[in-house]
Amino acid sequence: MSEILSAGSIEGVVRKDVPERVISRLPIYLQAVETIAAIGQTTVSSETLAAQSGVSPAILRKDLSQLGRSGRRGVGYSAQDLAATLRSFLGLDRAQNVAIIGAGRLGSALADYAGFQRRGLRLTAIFDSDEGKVGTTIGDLTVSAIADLATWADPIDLVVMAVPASAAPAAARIAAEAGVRGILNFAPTVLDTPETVRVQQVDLASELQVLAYYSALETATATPVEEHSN
Amino acid sequence: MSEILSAGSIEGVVRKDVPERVISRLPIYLQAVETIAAIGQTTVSSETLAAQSGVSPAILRKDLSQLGRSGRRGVGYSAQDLAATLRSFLGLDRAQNVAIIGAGRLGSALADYAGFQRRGLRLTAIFDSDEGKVGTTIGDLTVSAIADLATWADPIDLVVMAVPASAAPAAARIAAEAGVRGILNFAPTVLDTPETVRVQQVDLASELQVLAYYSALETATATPVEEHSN
DNA sequence: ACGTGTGAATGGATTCACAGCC
DNA sequence: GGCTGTGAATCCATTCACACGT
Repeated sequence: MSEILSAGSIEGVVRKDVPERVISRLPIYLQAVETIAAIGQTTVSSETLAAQSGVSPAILRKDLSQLGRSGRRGVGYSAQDLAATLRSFLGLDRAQNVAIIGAGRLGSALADYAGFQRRGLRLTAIFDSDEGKVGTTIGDLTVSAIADLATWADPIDLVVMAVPASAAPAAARIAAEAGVRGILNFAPTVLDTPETVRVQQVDLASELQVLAYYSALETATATPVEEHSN
Repeated sequence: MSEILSAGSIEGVVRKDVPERVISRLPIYLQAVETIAAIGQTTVSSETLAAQSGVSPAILRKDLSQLGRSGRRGVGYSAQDLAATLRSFLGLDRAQNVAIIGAGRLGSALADYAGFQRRGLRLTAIFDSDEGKVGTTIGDLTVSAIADLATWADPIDLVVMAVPASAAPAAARIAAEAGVRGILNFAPTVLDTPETVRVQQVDLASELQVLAYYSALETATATPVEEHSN
């Protein structure tokens, strides 16, 4: 039934309708296969790669089969080819321009942190609304006024939002108007943006609270009765 | 299969077997209902709360019904009661002790960032393996040697791991041995820990790469042939 | 013989729609 | 009349198991 539903073809890679769940695992596979390639391994089996990625071999094969066939039966996947396919599929072969909004402690930390460049992303600007911070430098970037984002010369694809919750909606609106395509939001606020802008939420407290639940759960169950676990 | 999945009762709140998906949404509801309560609203409907949380009303009702009934038909949910129920269910009524491992830029930023205290979490320690950093202060905490974690007096429930990928596995092992129950891992590495330690992964690059996919997808479908903008 | 690719089967999660209570 | 709580239906995701290429 599912023929090709939506198809933009871009540099030879056909993008079918792939569920978000699958997409969100691809960067992990990419990370894993890159480390494997770095060790000098030329091929890798679904079993090994799945273990490195923390998923089951079956789901890894099913996921990868959706990007067009990339493995060889009886052999495995070519590490080089698979990495290239994943990068291409994720749209990383021409580096995405990333800007950070918020030059506070978190923003500056994120600017350093993570091999942006090594992972197909190019950090091109940092913005802040605080006049005092504009003009200071972080790494090799100069902080710009957030108002300048609207008329920024080099088009910005993605934004990392590292501002307080109160400032986030306004910043998001400016970003959306500037044609930004995605926002990674560290502020604990649901941003409502136009359809064209995708928002990915990262909330430190929420994630810790999930862990807190399991922590408290274990404490509670550990005490009462012995549990015949396997 | 396993029938007694888990049933620890803790301060009156019965913890049934609730799927992880549901658990991961509860902190968002909590955040939303707290802001609503802060404005002085005393009750809230599933429709409003769902909109604030970015989910459908149906799923919100189903989620909340799993914590025992807490809403009134024809009226909605009491903001105060619901917040209390959620906090209790998540194990936040006695604050969880949180430690940060890694006193680099990210670690120090995270130490400031987020109203830990206000959200049921108590940041009690920061560790680093760098001798040079031990003894320095961040906020009102003094950085300790990571070796001290093993014999730390005040038991630590959760750890935020803000170290380079190469240092993460060793740090995780120390944390696990110290009886830590959960790790929020900012390093792009799959940590394999004993059953007792839950790991939640936060990978900046992966999340951006997911956004990159949709960014490139839009670009491809929106401008089929022409590619040079600006 | 090995390991991918994939239909079929299973298992969950979300949505629907309405009964039941305020 | 309004809004929750919840079975039933639908939709989606994962696992199984094996045919097929190398």
